[in-house]
Amino acid sequence: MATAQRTTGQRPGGRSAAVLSALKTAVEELVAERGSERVTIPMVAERAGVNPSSVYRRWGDLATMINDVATYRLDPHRRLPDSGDLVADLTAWAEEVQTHYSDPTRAALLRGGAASAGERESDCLRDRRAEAEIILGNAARPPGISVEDVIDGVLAPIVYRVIFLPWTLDERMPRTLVERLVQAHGAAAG
Amino acid sequence: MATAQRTTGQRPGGRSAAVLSALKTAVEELVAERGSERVTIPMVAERAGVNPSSVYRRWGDLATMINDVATYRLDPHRRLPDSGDLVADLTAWAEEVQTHYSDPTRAALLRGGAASAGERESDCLRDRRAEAEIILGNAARPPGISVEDVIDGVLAPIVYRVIFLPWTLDERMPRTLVERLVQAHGAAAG
DNA sequence: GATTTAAAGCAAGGATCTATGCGTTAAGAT
DNA sequence: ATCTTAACGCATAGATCCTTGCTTTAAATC
Repeated sequence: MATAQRTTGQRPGGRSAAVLSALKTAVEELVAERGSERVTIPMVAERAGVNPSSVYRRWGDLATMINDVATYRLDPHRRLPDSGDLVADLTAWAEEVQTHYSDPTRAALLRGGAASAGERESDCLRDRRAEAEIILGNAARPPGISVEDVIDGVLAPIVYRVIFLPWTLDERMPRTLVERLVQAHGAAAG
Repeated sequence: MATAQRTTGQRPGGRSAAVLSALKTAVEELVAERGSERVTIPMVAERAGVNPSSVYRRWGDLATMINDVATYRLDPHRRLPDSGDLVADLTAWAEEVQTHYSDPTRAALLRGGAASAGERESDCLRDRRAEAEIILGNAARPPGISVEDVIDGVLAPIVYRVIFLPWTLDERMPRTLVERLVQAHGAAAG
């Protein structure tokens, strides 16, 4: 019996959980309303009905907080599409991701995450990459498409538009992107 | 002779130009050093040797300032590749863009621009889109590739990596992306 | 060179924001 | 039920930050 992970005295239950939840909601709303650059910790605390000092102690600064909220928003433990058909699975996943970030609140959050990205420890999209990896792994015979290819060909265009051109998002895009990804590789590999 | 655009008394020369230049440099340095979220106007002003009130009057807030600096960094009047070969031109352009944003300073600036994007008036990459449009226009017989295709297939992956995964940038990527773009469309169009 | 006037500098105020010590609450353990 | 203490709330002090009226500098024009 290895010592449990529990460090003898966390306190994630009841009140703390409620505070955390209220803060996350407040961050999302305010970032969506004003943009990540015009939000302050006292603002978030007030909207959440929480004392600012709790925020300062938990996160230290707003960038850390926003990045934290942005990272764990799409439940990392949800079931991923796994029909056996790689194209169908990738398309379903891409549609799910695009739908998620089509919400202005989440788009704003992603922009906030982008602002503090650039270091290995703060990539709020790392879960998306892990998901792409799993879906590719589920494919019976991987057709020479790497995770990087999926990122470049599918995730990147969606994220680019979400951040810079959200009004150009089109629900048929995920399908088109996946088809092109497969086509480009099919043409190359024969 | 229609009345000149000049509104009788701008003052862009000499001192003002020097102040502007110093401020831009200061913004770039500080954003690269600390990230856009941890930079303040007084900081920028001090580094530039300029009075903070000048900054407040000119831009109002930091987000506007960063976005402004981020937008006009790659000279919009430079000569674009125009060899007659679309693939070569797109590749040269993509390499130029990637090289530009490979500089950590400019990457940080782009992240700052991303933070305040999402509205039509604040897309610091609009010049890149215009460039893609010109290059496509130069092609003798456009092979059914639209500007959106270039954005999705070439610019988006580069920008995605610059923002979130700068250490994965690879100098051969621009060429690969352009080749795949053409392949995907070639396969579809026959 | 003299005139006009954008734009920059200066300075002080009021308004946040950040940080911390201390008492209170309630989650987790016995 | 009781105990322990992590996490929260409160209050305050100190450090920015934003704004604005006034003065000074120097670019553009005559």
